[in-house]
Amino acid sequence: MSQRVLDAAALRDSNLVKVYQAVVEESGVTRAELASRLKMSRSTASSLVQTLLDLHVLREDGQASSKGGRRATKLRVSEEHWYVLGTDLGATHIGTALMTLTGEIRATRSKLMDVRSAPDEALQEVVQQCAELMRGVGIEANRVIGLGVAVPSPVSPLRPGLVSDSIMPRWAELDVVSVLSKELNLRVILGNDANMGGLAESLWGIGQNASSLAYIKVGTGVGCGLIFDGRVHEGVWGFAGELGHLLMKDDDGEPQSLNEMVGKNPLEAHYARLSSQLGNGPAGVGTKVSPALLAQQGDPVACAVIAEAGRMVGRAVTNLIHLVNPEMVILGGSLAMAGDLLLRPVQDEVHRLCGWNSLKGTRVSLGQLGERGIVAGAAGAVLNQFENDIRTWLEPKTSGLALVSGG
Amino acid sequence: MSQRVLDAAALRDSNLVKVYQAVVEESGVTRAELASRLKMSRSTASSLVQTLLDLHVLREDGQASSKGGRRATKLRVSEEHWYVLGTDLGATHIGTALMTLTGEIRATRSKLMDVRSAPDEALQEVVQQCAELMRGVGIEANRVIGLGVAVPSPVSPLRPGLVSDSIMPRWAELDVVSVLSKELNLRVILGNDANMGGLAESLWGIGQNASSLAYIKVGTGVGCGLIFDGRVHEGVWGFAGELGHLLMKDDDGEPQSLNEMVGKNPLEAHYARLSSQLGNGPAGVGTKVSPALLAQQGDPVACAVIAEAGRMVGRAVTNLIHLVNPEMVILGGSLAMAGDLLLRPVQDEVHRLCGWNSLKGTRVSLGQLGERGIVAGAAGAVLNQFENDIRTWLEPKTSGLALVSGG
DNA sequence: TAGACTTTGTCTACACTCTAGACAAAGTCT
DNA sequence: AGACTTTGTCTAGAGTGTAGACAAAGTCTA
Repeated sequence: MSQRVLDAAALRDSNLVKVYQAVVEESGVTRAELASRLKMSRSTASSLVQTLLDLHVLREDGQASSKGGRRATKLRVSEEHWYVLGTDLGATHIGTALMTLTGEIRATRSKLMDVRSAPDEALQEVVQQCAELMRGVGIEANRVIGLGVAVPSPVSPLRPGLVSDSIMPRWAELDVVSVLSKELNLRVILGNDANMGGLAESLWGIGQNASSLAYIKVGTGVGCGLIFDGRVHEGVWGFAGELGHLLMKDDDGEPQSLNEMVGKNPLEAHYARLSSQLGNGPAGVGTKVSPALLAQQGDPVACAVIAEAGRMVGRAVTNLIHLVNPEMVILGGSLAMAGDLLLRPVQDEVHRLCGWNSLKGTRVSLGQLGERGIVAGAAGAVLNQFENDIRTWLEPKTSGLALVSGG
Repeated sequence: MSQRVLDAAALRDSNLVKVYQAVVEESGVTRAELASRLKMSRSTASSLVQTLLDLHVLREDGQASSKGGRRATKLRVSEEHWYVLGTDLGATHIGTALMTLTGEIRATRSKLMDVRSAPDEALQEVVQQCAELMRGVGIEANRVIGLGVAVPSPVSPLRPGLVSDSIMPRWAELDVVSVLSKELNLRVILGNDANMGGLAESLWGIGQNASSLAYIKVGTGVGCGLIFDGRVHEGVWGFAGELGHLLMKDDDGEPQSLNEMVGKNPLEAHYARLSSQLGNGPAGVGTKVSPALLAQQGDPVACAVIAEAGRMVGRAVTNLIHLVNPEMVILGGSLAMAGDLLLRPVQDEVHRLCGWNSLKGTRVSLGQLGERGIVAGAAGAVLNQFENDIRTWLEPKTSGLALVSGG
């Protein structure tokens, strides 16, 4: 439980991190501003900044305008030396992005494939996408600080390298982290996709200023990532945020889970049923086009289906708000493509059902990052750990891989 | 967001805390063991321990048996010098306890009164109970490190001194923390009662070894305290864990909250209804004795009522487990006096409804501390903050009060 | 019982960190 | 042009933890 005692070196490491984070928070600060904000002497600020410059995680960027004296040098996070990779290992596709320390995506790769039933090919594809991306920008593996992998399954902190066997049976006992880290000679972090989507919105999206948020991913199923103070809340076994299993209905007899009501399949079934009831087959019958898209094109049946789903999600979100009281709730996943058609019913239901007046004011918004959120978040999970121990992370440049817990 | 940089003094403070916590965790450790466990030199261990001895938070306690050489001196948290106070400001009574740093209650005071409608008298009663307790053991205020106050209302971290106006209207705008800290010349921490009950179970009760837990307080209403890694999760506005407002039923029309189903009043109403249906009036009709007590005495109607309540709580707990995935769930509050009669239905329902096999194994138990849990937890909230910054907390012995955020 | 060995706790020289204050460089303002 | 301000670096100094030596206090074996 209790950590080891700190020595002078650890003190410096911890201060390096604080300076780095301050620059992340406010790009373009000067050494003098850092000194006053972090309450240290100007000499220390200079010294810490110099170390970070030598590590190539910061760079100088021109002069600030004078405040009545010598002009200060502006500091930014460097986007040229270090990179990070993020992979979205979805049920039916694999996508990877190469990202700078500042969160900008420099290049991407993507491929459709049956991930669930072919673990080995899937991992090989991940390796190939990563290798291509690294070659594409002409950098070697030792300029990439790590790879984050998002999977549509809980990831237990107790087994940080493995996918849960209950949702992807053929992946059981396959240690994704150790396979990938060996093949790529990179540090690898595995995590749930909704958690990583939430992390991305918290780092670079609409949740940037929120101290806590819940990210709801409505797609094949319903997942949810909880971010408290910039860190993912995983739960003891990685099952936190399993919104899809919330029990909603009780028209006497068995409760029904949210997944069984607003998941991809039940939604399409609902759409088909409503359409046939109306007699004439509207646009999307049998075509298996997603209700979200049809709704956006104005299909009234699809709109009704989405609205009903929104109400259900809203009710689940109400429960979520009462239990964890996040500063904001963000909607993502494929159903969020319906935009306001989904958002409004959720908001209305939350406002209607919240038991405390204050809670009615919980901000509910659409995500800003769209499809890219997941890969970005996967990379962000690596950045998050990197930022907490920069020097150690960067030190063993040649020695290579390390075992890292899930994100 | 980013904290201030650490200097040498802060480093030492942080290490003092780690040594103290290590002794809390394992009473009777020796300097040498501390050195090896916290990975510091024996000289540092000695020096840090000496400082803590001088501060009277640790004491030496005899010799350990030899391991083949000189016998080591055992170290324990001191129970004689410093004390802490905890108050339970319930709806109908006020109770206060004086506690040692080790969590032992040395003396208590208690009084029935209408807290809700008489804020000023209530606070005066708190002051008096605290003063009596301090006099009773012959110690002055400067030997008490602080007072924790538990209230049956959310406490917002944004307004750490105030009770929520929505549940106790007459307490609105009354700054409990500043009033009490001025009158008593103590540091005061205000917090929700379920949060503090959970903290107590986590520190000294059945949740001691759990990394995260949810404490469910079933009494007048249903509240819930979430403890992650030994810290209370309050939510942005202090509303986290509002289990009582979870929406349960949906026999078409409006959802109904848990409070409306298993709170004190609905439960007694349910009991009365069932009793009159059965014709002959059983033991407790009209007497307003709690169903929990009647059930324990074997009243079959009361048992049925409790079982039904347990199933409802179980359903709410299932939702809770899916959302935050705690290591264990602890049942407390007056309804928990029914013991297994309440516990079993909760466990059964959780096992029946959890969507993931792993989650079915979430431990659900009764609290170990009973009624004392709340006052103990209130004091524990103070200890928690104290332990995070011992030297600073103890330093301004004479200067006195400080403003502290809610716990 | 004597002597070798082990463990504990303290002490001292040392390396490292941040700080305070001096200093020069670079700019503004009158 | 001169006074003033701001920035960044440098140096001496105080405080921290460390390594290794040392004495104290045990155990174990011959």
